[in-house]
Amino acid sequence: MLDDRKLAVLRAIVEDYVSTNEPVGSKALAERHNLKVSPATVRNDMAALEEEGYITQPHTSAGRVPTDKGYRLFVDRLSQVKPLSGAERRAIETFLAGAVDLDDVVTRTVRLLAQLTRQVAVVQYPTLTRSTVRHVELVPLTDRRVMLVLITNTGRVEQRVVELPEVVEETRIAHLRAVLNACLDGCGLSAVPDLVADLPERLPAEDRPAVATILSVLLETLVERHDEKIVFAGAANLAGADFTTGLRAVLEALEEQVVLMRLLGETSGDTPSALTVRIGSENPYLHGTSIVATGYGSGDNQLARLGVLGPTRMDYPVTMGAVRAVARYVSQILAAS
Amino acid sequence: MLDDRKLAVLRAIVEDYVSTNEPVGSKALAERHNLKVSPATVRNDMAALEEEGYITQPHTSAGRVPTDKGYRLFVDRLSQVKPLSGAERRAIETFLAGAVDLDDVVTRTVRLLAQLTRQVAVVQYPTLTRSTVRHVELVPLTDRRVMLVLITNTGRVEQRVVELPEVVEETRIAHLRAVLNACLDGCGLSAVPDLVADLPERLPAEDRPAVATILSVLLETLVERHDEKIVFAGAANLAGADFTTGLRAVLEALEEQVVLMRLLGETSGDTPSALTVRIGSENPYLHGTSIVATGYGSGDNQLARLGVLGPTRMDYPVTMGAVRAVARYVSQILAAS
DNA sequence: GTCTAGCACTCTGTGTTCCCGAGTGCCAAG
DNA sequence: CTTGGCACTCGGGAACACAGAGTGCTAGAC
Repeated sequence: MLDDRKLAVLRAIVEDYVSTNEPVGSKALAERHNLKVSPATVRNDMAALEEEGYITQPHTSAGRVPTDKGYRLFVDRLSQVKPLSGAERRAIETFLAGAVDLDDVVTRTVRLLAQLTRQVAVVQYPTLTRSTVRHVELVPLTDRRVMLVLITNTGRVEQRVVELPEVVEETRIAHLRAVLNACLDGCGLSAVPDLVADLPERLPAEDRPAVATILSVLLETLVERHDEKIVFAGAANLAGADFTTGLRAVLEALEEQVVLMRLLGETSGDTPSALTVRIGSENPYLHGTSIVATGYGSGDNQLARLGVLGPTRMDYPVTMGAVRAVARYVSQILAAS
Repeated sequence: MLDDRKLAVLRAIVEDYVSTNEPVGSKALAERHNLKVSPATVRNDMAALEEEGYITQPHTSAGRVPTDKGYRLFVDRLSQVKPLSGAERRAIETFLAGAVDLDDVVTRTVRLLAQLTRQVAVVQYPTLTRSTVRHVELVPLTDRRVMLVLITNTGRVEQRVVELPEVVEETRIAHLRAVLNACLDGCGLSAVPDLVADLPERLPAEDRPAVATILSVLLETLVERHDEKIVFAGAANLAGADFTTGLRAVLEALEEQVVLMRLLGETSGDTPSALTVRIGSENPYLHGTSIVATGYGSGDNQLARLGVLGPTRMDYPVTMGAVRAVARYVSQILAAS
């Protein structure tokens, strides 16, 4: 049905349209890409492509524009991820290497990605699930309040103020801290609920109410903070682009953690580190935008996702190359720390 | 020079223009606001106001539009801050009360403010300067690495990974932690540099390289993280507005901490909690936008600033009311924790 | 002296018409 | 199957006219 030349025509249409932002006609096509055939022939092919739904014309007698289905075919079969230049690679490396803590890594990553792709970059904080407890700290604030600080091996720090049901002396707090650390140090976060289940029973009765309160906050922290936090950068890159769904809708989605989460997508079971591309109407909520995302994290333990959001009319090969490269470097950095 | 009626005309022009976004003419003015005079008289007053530079006309024979100078006069002398409704107050209270930690307070505040004003809200993290050390924690990561965690009384947590110049045993780390806490607990952050100055000398010579490294990171943290962090929300509210300087420039400024910092402005020495309003060209960098900001923090010790950024054509009384109210509530919350 | 009414003038924005050109689809010939 | 030719169709820009809103000015009223 679709012979090689028709595919070549589709590829040419996508490339031209992406770079010029104007419907591309048969004549210009035959000229720019040396297809060795006449415009008339190209027209026939275009008619076939349109018949199949890969391209469409905005109005009679305008050039053709790829449809979502056309972009999909282009991404799947007609293009290959474009590797970054050496200079870009070095820039990434030095820029990320300067990060001082996890927050900084994430912030730098998202900015880097935004600048590299000239789109909006989105980075999910590494999830806690597979990380392990490095340290638990209880800091007395007043006699009825302590601050619970949880430090993980990925360098993430969670903090919560706990209101105690009764006054607890500092020495007992200190003891509790020692017990907690003895119990949890080095354990995977997912194991924490089981490990602390019988903790109250192993302590003096008088401590139990306080311990129960602290533990409930601890568990809450594990569940709630799971992998909710997402940041973005590069909103300024949206200024030029035109979205069918409206700029406002895109900006709103960016500020809604939940929506952003859905857009970034779940790690696809078997190959979480594979690049995911969602084109236009394939997206939940935000039709008219495309998303290029991938998982990142050190090899075997996948941590979270990052990606780029932009207009459907984007340069997929370049964007995919940047996303993949950044994900790799960040994974390295995280593995090293 | 400017009698009462002329001022009333200016006020009416500002109010009408803000609500309609269209140049306002003499006839409509005389009708809507019952000025008890004819359009012709209004025209004379308008001519005077234009002469003085308070209003201008986009082109001959269009209505008048306030200039920056006009808005300035309006804000300073013709309007009064509009208090929030009871429902709004209650909404703020309950929404902010649910915050679990400092991050959460800031995040909730910025979203609240954005929603309330339908503009872009900007909140600076409470500065460390006047807060005190609650606890210093050293967590061994590997034998050459420790994580330094600094917890302040405002609930802020700073973390840094420190590379040690040599292997240090855990027991010595623990000892060092005890010394650090004994030395710093409860002290103002600004006093820290002095307090730790002679610390290396008071410890065994073998520990000194490690201590020096850790202290230098600690001091670095104090200086660098000072009050740099700023967050914003409500970028979606920019979608409709038109900025003379261009949407892109505004979005770029929002993502540049430094610029944002400058825009939010320094606390004006004597009355830091006063509302600051910068109108249009009074702004550094971002002409064509206005900023309503104020300091917040508990009474005597001023912590940081928050505010709202929007088009020059904004409803100042309402915006000022919202900013002031939110600042007060946040100050309360922070004082209580 | 201040306000008002009337009037001529000046624009902008909108709707209409017209035309050019890019691009198409189809057909017949190579 | 490809190509050249040809008639057809729209979109978009230029030219134009026109209504409407708003102004400035001047002369008269209070």
